[in-house]
Amino acid sequence: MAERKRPDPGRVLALLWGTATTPTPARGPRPKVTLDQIIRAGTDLADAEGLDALSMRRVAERLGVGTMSLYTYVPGRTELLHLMYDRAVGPTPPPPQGATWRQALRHYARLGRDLYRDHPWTLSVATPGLMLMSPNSTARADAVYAALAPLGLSAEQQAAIAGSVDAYVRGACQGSGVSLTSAGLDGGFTDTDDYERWWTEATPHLIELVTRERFPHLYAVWEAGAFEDFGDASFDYGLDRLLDGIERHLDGT
Amino acid sequence: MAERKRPDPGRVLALLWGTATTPTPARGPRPKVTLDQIIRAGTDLADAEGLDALSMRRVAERLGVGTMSLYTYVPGRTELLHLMYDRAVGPTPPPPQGATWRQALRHYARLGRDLYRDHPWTLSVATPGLMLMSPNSTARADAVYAALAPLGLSAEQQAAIAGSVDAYVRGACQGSGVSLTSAGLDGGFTDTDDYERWWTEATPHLIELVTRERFPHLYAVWEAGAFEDFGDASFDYGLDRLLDGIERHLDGT
DNA sequence: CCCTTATTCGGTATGGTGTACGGAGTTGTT
DNA sequence: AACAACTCCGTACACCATACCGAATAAGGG
Repeated sequence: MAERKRPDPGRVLALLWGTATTPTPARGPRPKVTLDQIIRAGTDLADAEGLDALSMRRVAERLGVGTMSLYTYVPGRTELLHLMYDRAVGPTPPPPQGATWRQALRHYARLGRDLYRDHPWTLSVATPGLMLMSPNSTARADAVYAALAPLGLSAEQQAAIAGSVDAYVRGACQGSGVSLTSAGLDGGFTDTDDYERWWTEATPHLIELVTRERFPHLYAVWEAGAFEDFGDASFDYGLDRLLDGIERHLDGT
Repeated sequence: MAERKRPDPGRVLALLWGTATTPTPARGPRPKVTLDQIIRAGTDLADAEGLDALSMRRVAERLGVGTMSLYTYVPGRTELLHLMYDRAVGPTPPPPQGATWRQALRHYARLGRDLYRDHPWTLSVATPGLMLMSPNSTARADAVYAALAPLGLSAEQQAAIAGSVDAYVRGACQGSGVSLTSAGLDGGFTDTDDYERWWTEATPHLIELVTRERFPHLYAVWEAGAFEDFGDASFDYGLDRLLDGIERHLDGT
């Protein structure tokens, strides 16, 4: 976080939307890397070690390039994150032919969960506005609203429904064990090993603090091991209840 | 992100759970600040400028103390964040007398939203495990399960219900405009002004990219201004649908 | 063939970060 | 008065993003 850098929306948008496809063979020396390689290297790093580990130095090092050379291809770290995000979202496979709106929403919810599971750092990168900046994200949003269009709802209602499902998916992936460590949550851990070690050391202390006497209801659920994994079953449970509620509400109106 | 620091779970847990209440009048010079002041200063800073702005230097500066003095009271930045989080959660007011499980869950959901709205940085601090570390958070979780206890559900079902609602609340607050900037989302913006300026500059470009022809369904919803604010109404909509779905599911079983 | 010009590469410097270390100074106890 | 415990904090180190600018490179035009 150095000085201020006047950001240039046009530049990153051109990169994202491919308007910058340099057909010109250029004139200078041969580029040692491609934008694609940089994005991929960054993604690999973030996948493996989390967002904190993604520094320009390390990306450059991984590519065998000087740090500053990256700035030839990418305006800065932030913009690299945006590009990585768009690539991580990728193209959106359509729902099965003839799917109901509910099946379609479920389909897209699972795509979202796949994204957050495979690339936990996306949870920390995806600001509200990024949806409109990233072409792949925009396309996915359009697909969601396409699935809702036949219902003939108001724009507000469509936004409320899509927003609710999206909110659930994000929250479920972030709060759950989808990624204990590298979810970009600033727990302060850099390493999965660190995390494990911390907990094995902390557990004896916690056992004395979180007692059955003080927190009887929580303790009962904990004891039963119900916190072990917020897995697929839990994800589906909440999603289906939310969709149930939406369906019921639409029928009743 | 310096070298590795071997974390000491006992230390921060003692701070969090108040086991460290130094009854000893101590022997050295008078402390210039208290742990409480540090936590409060950090919270003020994070509230005003986001997590990125919360550096040990700036906290110390705000208190008129040398940077390293903070380490007398707090093991490190991470632990300070944990303490700030616990304080931000605070005590949990009980739901109204005689509230149904549904009313109680709604009550706790709104408490969560209040937390994330008033202190957006908590969204980035709250790791799954932190719930058990923070006494206030633990107490709140216990209250939630207390509300579910009369239903006689299995531990797994209770966890699925509580987890779903929590997931929705978190996702809704993070994805929404609850905090455009300082939600700790690493959008790369440090300032609300930056954010505004960026969008005013980016909008003309976006208008050319996100067209009605390419994204007809999304465009229709956007055009109607349905993205302007994911406000209270939207939050309540999704929450109520989720609770509807849970209620229906419990009745049907 | 050389020179111009566009372009990439990357070293250096600046100002930021967390925090390890150790010395200076202050206080209650002996 | 001496000691021990304690707080304060200056200095130092490793790391970070990135502004700036010169060096190296290659194509195009003469």
